[in-house]
Amino acid sequence: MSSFDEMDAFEGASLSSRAMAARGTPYLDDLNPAQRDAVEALDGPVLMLAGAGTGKTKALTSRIVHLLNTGRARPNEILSVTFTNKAAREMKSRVGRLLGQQIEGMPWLGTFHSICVKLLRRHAELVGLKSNFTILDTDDQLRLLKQLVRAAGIDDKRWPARQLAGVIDQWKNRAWTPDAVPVAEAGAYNDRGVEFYAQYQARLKELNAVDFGDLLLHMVTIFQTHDDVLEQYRRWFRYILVDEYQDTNVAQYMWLRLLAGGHRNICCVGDDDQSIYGWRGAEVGNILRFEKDFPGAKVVRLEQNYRSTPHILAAASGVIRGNQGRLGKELWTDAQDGHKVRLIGHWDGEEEARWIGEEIEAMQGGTRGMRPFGLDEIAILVRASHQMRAFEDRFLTIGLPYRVIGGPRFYERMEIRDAMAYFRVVVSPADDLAFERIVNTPKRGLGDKAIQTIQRCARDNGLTLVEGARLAVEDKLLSGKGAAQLAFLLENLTRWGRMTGDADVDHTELAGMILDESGYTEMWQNDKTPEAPGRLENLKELVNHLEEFENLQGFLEHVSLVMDNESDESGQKVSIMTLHAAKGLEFPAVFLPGWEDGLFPSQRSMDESGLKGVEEERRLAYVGITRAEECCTISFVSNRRVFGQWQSQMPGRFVDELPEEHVEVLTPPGLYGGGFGAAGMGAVGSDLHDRAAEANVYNSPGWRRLQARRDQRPISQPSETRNTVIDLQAVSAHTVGERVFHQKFGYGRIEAIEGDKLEIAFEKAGVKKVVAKYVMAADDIPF
DNA sequence: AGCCCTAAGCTTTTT
DNA sequence: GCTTAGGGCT
Repeated sequence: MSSFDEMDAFEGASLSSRAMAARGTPYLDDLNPAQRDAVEALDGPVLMLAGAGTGKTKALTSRIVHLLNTGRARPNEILSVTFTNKAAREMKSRVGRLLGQQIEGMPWLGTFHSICVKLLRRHAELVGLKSNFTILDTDDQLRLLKQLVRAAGIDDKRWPARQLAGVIDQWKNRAWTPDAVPVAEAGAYNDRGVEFYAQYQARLKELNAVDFGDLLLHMVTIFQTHDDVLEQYRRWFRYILVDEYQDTNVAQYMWLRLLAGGHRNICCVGDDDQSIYGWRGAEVGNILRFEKDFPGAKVVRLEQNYRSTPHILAAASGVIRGNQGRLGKELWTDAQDGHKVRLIGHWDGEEEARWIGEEIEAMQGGTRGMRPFGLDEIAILVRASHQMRAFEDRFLTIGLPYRVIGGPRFYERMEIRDAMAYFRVVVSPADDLAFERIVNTPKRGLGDKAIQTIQRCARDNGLTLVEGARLAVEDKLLSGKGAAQLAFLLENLTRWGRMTGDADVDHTELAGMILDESGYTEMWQNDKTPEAPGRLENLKELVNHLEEFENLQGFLEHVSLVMDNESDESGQKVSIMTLHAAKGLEFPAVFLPGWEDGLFPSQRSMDESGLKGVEEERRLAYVGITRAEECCTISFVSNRRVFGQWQSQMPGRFVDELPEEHVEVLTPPGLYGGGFGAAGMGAVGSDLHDRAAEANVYNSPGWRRLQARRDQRPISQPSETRNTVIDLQAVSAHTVGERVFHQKFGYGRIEAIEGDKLEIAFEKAGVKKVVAKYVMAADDIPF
């Protein structure tokens, strides 16, 4: 199947290198000396240290074009790896633009994982798999592990499968197969980690499945044990380029080193100061030791920044200077002037959100000597996603348009995974995990007992679950409604399976048919929860996506790796996202809220990884500041609710590390004239760099008394908005059926009340869940 | 088999 | 404080 189509890429070069060489090199004139240096050093190992905003992608894509242009390689002989599909897409389109033509043949420009899938499908048998193996996502992985753990009679309450999954992941990140896990790790998961790891791998092989980590691990194993295969690819991939090298884990690093081992034509681009994925196995060490691994490597530093103003760069540099063991880079810019980084403290998270909301509204018209900013030029970058809610709540009330970037991905949604499971079982009836997922979805009267019977039946006879289920039906091991429905499902599965091979049946139609005839669509149509319409919408979208693929198999192969959540909603909106999600992006104005000890830097990071953890957090701070082009506003609060408990917060250490001369301390207008806030603000305004003084304020008896009082009832700062809302709420407790008004969604009728959340059918905006205090009875509207 | 209640947990996230 | 998963109950 398609694994062989893919290999065509090896054969036909779609672009004649001679034709390319005939053209000039205008793309080189566009580069600064450092970039040009990096682009022109085509042979041998090159490490490109590219600071934030220094034109890294430009250099990388120019390098590809230069390789083609000088005739050193054909498009299909260049291996370029990225971490995300988005980055891969971006590179592809930029290479195309530089060449001035669409290139069909850059088959090896992609993510580590997508490239490994291609390779592994070709060589699957070398690790005991068939080339049509399925790729499990983390959910499948977890369910599988849970089964193993329970089968071993282990209390999965005390030893959560989740923890085991984490351990195995880390081992795979380090390219350790079960027999290669070092003795020092033997204590993992109650001394039985290695044992379960081995079992898990065996089970995956039985299922003809791999998890994400396996894609890399298996390829490393194959390269290590089959010289002929490795040699073949060393010849094919004449030049290797790696983006975001600081994010590679050990397995990826070994994979690269094996492939580059012959010709050593490898160019790694990265920034040690932007390594923020250590917690999921990335090794900054990989970039720090590049010169040792590739002696004679040329190291090029891109330090001229085209993004930010001098103050912003200086602030970022000031913070990152606190890290040990950097490769050392100092960003500079030709840009003049600009605003200092702004720093402001607030009473609590809500106050912070309110201030930022007001500031954004003011910024649209131009404020504090700055130019007007459009909403889509503004981003709020948070450390942890739970910080987002305060902003969403606030922006919803004041009607400020925003978009949240990140969040649950399309293919992680329940309905999408269910639908995919149906497709999986139809395409490969041996997919036990998928069958398990859908056998009783929608409800077919098959409970735990029935499923156990099927499993026993399958295991005892060495059958797959589908076959086992069929046997169980034939042998009348199941009774009543469940048995009849199961028989019907099995019949359907067989029928649909036949249709996948039928050229007359369009696969898009087939997909729709599967969802309809299985009763899955109906299940959501009958569902009265407010999410149901959205889920049906998603299912429709899924089926639409199918059109882009040849058949169901093709779709399933790609979807787990490639389908992402690009929301195409456009328009003027403020972006809200995590700092991690912001890497690689830039915005004219950036807000960085929540710079408090324990939140940012995160307590857990410091507890688990000590100094290393703090350093990674510091890099995150660096990433955050360097996202800003013109205006960067950092804030922290005195009080924050952490897991429901009110806690007094100290400004995080990175606040102190901001170089004073590049910072302007703002005081929110009209607040803190006195009262509780004044203590906190005093510390901020006057003694920013004197932690002792701050500590005194926060530890004073008065402060602690205040804390004690606040624990009973959080004190709200008086504010006009809030008073209005509270008053209205006092006079109108809501009732179902009541006609109400919401500032953003307009008029609607209350459908249901759940605690302080109301489900409202709005006349224009549809059914939404809204917090009660943002809604007023239509009759009470004061105008 | 389905509903309700309690308990635990709880960054960051790609593939 | 909020969500979610699993156990226990009907």
